[in-house]
Amino acid sequence: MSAAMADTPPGQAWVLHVDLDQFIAAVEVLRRPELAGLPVVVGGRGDPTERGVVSTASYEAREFGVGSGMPLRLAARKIPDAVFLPVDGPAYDAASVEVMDTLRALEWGGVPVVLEVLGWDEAFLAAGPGHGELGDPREFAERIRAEVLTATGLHCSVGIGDNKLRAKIATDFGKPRGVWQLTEETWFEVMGERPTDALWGIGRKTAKKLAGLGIDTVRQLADSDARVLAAELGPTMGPWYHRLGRGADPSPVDATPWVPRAHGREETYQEDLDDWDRVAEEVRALTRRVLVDVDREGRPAARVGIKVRFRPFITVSRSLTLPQPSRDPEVLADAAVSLLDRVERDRAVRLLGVRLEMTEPEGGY
DNA sequence: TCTGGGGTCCTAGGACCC
DNA sequence: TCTGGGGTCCTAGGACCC
Repeated sequence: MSAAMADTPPGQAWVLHVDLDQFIAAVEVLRRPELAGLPVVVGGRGDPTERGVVSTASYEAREFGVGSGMPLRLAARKIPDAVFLPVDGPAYDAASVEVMDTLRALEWGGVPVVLEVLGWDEAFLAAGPGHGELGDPREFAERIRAEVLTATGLHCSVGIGDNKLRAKIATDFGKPRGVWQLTEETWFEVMGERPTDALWGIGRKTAKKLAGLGIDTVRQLADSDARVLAAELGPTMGPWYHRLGRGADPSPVDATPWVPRAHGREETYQEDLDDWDRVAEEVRALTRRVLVDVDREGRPAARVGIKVRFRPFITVSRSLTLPQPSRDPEVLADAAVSLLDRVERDRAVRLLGVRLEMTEPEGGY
């Protein structure tokens, strides 16, 4: 048995994926119970006349065709009397900590679970090493749903798989407030005829490229020639897409705390900027804001990048490696501003971004 | 309809070195 | 005069996810 051929993680018979239902909207309803049952749209600064997009819509709002990523102005046209709320990151951070602490405290088979946090509202979970009898994973999944609800007042869905990929995809079938199981035995029955972009990691662009190769469904992807995919889509991505088609994923659930590689700040301006002195000022301000996060990590920045978006969709990025890693606000701001010299200045700026990549931690990632 | 903001990882091509 | 082959680092940009 070679590692390259493994479809499942060694030593983890079951992988569970926990995903909070409409997390951001649910947190808002939790602290404003009077909003229960109403169409709630969270996004931007909560003003649907501004530039901004929907972060999360409640299920009541989704009934009207409003969803994540939609411009707030369009959402307001679809549901003029929806409740629009600003994004409140700290509130979601706090709720997320509660959820993850609840999950981390669970035992399965007599030992603590292994928990891999994926973001605010998602986590993978597996039985810890040395566990005893696990029983029916569906029963454990229902226990998870009950415990999270009791501890936090939030509903979640749980996907069960024989690896992370299948557990993650299973969750979508269980939503909302449900449990779904997807394994090697049922993979093609459930996923075989679905489009390739139903897979986690294949988006619109890759689906289109695959369609150009005559690959439209998950089953066709699984049956395709891995060498052709490697030639067309790259030596790493090609074979990886081929594995996705089979539902294979040997990566284990890993509780190692996340070490950020980089931090960035972006801002879309309500009015486009055409004064380049002002643009330089904004780049300095953004750099100072990113530096707060970098300082918290305790590692200096090794690279500096900027992103400039013009109207409507032209985005350019520029970056440089610093001669010496640095946390000096002046040094970093000067470096970021210097990158503006490499950008054509013949249009008004709609969005600016500054990104600081940190040095590798001791011992690597 | 008109497109946020936080991230990660991969690829291609050029520069440079031996 | 015309020119290998391997390696690393840097930069720009693409794609994807939540």
